[in-house]
Amino acid sequence: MSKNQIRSIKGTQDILPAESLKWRVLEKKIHDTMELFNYGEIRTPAFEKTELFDRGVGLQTDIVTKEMYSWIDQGGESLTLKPELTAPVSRAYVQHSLGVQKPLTKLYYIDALFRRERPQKGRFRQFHQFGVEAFGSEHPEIDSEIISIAVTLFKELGLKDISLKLNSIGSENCRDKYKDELKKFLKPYLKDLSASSQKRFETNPLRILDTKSLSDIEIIKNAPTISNFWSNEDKVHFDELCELLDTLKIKYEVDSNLVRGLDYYSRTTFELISPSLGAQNAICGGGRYDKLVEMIGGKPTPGIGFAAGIERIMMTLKNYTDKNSIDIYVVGIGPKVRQTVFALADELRQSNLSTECDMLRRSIKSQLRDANKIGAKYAIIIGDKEFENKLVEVKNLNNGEQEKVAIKSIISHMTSLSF
RNA sequence: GUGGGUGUAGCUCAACUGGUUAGAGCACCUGUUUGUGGCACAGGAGGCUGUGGGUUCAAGUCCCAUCACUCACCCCA
Repeated sequence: MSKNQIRSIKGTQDILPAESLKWRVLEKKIHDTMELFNYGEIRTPAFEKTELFDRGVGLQTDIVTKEMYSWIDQGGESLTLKPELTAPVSRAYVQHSLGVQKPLTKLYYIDALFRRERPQKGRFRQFHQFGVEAFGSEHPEIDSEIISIAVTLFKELGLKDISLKLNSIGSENCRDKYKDELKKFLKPYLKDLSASSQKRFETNPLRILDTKSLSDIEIIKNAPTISNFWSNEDKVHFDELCELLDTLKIKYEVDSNLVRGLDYYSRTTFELISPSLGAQNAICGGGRYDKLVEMIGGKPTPGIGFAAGIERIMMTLKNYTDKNSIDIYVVGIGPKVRQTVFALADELRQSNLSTECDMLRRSIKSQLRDANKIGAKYAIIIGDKEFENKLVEVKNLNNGEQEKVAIKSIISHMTSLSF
């Protein structure tokens, strides 16, 4: 490694051809699934006004306080590379008045996001999410559809050992009441809590429920449960959602400690967990955000969605071993036939046959070796002899059989073969 | 931001307690067949041992720093 070599930014990665094939398989599955559920794809800009995230995600969240790539542009405006997509998608929903055209708007995206965190397994500074957002319904039917999409997709992908955790953090005012009660309960234990939980006691007490400290977990066991603070409507909403999931035969585990980190969540929260991912085992997380649209200046509109980490999904998928193969390799021998080789390769491609030929002026042997290596099914060999006689050699590289074909009928001959 | 682990060829890894010219497999290139791939065999190319200091007669090996990668914490997908 030379010392003046320029390397990629920490936490970013190049997706090389061997790997990108796998990405395309996944992306296609996603597009197909979303078509089944009748969601439209949305693509938003890579950067937004910083204010969108301040208001949408929440000023005291980790994302906004320490993870955003922000800068002041030449016009004096603070801009930010998007660290999540619910806020930008909601912004687009409001900006284009999508809610006016339809009572229910169903959107999805596959996109790159940026967060300045220390990379580790399943965590990157530029990473990708597949996400779904539905605006306009507060009813549990849409909650169950959203969850069903995630479950369906992961089933499609053949992922096993994925478990669904479900909770409701209630609507806003009951959550405030719960927060107070939780703090009241925790106060006597405050000095026994882990350092990070002590900090969260002030900033975001709900997150203490999510702690990994074993001693904290002991204390929390006896803490009040949020379900006791639900309003009657919250309870009905949650119960109906559970019934719908039962109808769809979707298995879930109610986890009253499942609290999502971003400010905009209310009521339903859920997470899909894969045990094979190490510490970052959440493959998909989502929930309801009934206040978000008005927080960013739209008319009050309920919404729900999820985001799934593409890289994390990718890690749980088996590697695809299919090496890409091509149909034909045109082998040329000597300088006289170079133009013929190029013209023929071009015609074959126009006939929709994937074709390769030598660019390095290599020997016939090297060219055939290369043809074999890249998995060509046929080789067409043209040398001086063939050039003179207007006959080319067509070699089947699977069985080694070789035949002479008149050059003027080579295209129709090749297109008639089965690949 | 904090802590642990690891840095030797493109990749995966060797090199006994410091000791001559740092090796192997895979991959790559060329030949064995001067116009025919795979298999086999033969050969070749490819390294400032991450970088910079230090200890020593002698450092890939020990010490310090630094950078990178990696795992974990915080938090999240």
